[in-house]
Amino acid sequence: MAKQTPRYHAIADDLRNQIDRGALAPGQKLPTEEELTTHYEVSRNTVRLALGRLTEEGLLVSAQGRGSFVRERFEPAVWNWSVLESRSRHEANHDAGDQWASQIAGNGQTPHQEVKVSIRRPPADVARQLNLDAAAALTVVRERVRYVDREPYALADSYFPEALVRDTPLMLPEDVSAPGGVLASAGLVQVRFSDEITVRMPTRDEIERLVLPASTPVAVHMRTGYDKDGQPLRVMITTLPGDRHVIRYDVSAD
Amino acid sequence: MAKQTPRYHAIADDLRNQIDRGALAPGQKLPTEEELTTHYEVSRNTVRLALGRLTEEGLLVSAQGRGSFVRERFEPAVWNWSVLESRSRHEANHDAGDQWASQIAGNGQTPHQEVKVSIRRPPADVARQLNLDAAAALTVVRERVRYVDREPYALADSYFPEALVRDTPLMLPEDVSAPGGVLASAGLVQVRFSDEITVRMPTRDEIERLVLPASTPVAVHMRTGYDKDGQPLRVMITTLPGDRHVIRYDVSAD
DNA sequence: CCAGAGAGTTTGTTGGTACAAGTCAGCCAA
DNA sequence: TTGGCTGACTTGTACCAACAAACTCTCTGG
Repeated sequence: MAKQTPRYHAIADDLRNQIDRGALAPGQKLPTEEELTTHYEVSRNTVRLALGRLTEEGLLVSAQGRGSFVRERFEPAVWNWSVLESRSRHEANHDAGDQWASQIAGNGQTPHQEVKVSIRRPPADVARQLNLDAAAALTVVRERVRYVDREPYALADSYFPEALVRDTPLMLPEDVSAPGGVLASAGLVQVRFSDEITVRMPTRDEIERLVLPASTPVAVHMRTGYDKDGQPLRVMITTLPGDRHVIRYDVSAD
Repeated sequence: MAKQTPRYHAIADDLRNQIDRGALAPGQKLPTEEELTTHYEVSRNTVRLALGRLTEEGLLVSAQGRGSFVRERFEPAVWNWSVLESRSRHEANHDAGDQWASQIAGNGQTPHQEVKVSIRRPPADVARQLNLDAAAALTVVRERVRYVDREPYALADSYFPEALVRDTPLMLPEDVSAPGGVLASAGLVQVRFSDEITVRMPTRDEIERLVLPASTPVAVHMRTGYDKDGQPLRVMITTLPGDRHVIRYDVSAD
């Protein structure tokens, strides 16, 4: 009656306990697979299954030729999403312009982003949010990769209806930094947001662009902005690696 | 110069393409490992590595004795977190009481939750939010497992400072359903929330309680409620499986 | 007609081996 | 001293074999 749990589950549990207890500290090197085989008296195959399980749980990282290590977690950045861009103008109007960049800079870190602008048909979910015909309508897309201190931090893709932003600074490929945000530079005023946050595993593409460790989930934050008439102005889709982000909202009865 | 990519990567890529193209539809059974072995002319081990990779990405599920299947994604439930409990009283004052239960019921589904109430020392992060001394202070803890149509849906644990809710209905282990929410039943009024959302892989315990498929990340939603004097009243930690939830916020300039 | 045994199928677990491919320290030669 | 190289070490990939466990289906016996 004692044999239901596979050996590699038991080994994974044992190692997980050591990690939780702190007997194996973050950053510390684990015994080699060879040593674990003799310690637990199982085959290397079984050891690798146990290690794989812990890697899936995000507790380990391994490097060919060097060993396996207890994963180090870094302090996640907290970003308050309940602040309207139009409001933040007051604090951030001096130089940086971009709300994100100025908040990072104010934190003593160096922000940096690569921007790519293109015009193309929007994906189906974006088209729906913007009340556009996915098959016919065009959107101006600003794709950004955001870095903090040279480390990739998030992907932020914005979609604007092409008709709204034609011939505005928005279409310049530069890192637009107008006071009050890119939308204000196009003469558009957002008065309301609708945010939807989903959680999923990253695609292979996202893993590479964000240099994600194994089994790091991402939050996908989709913000749709509306003007005072309720017309959608833009959709911004931000992909946030789970190991380096906290999404914050403040809600109050006014 | 052609041999960098391991075989099992190539096999995984091929199968992933078939899934993306729709050649392998959701719910459809894959060829057996034996068949894949002969098709790709590799060992069963290598096939299993490829399948494991896709399982990690959340594209497959496998069942012993039956086969491997393209994972079916179910329609996630959208929950609007920007609504204050005190406000929602107007819509939900008739019978159900609990804001969550009434919203589910209004959606034509049957809500159900198991409640467990206990008194104990809070975890460190909760103590910090409540301005309590983690070593000394006590909290009343309401742990709930929420079900929709018999399917586990979320974990929701609430922590109240023991001094605030002593001798109130809150401490009853029943599924408290007072109009305006449990806090109102204790004479407490929340006027402000602070929410923090993090994303991570589930623990083994959460996997079992929520019956999570492999490689399903969770969103952890921590809501701290304050009264009009800025004193923290409670912390609610909700664990939301990524495959069945969309977190929504509406933000507007008042 | 139905329950249950049993055979067959399929994935899960565990053992083994061999070589490839990174990493690193130390040695040797210029 | 420095540069490069070798060799030891460690994880990654790939193969093979065998049995366990869970499921499906058929067929048989009551």
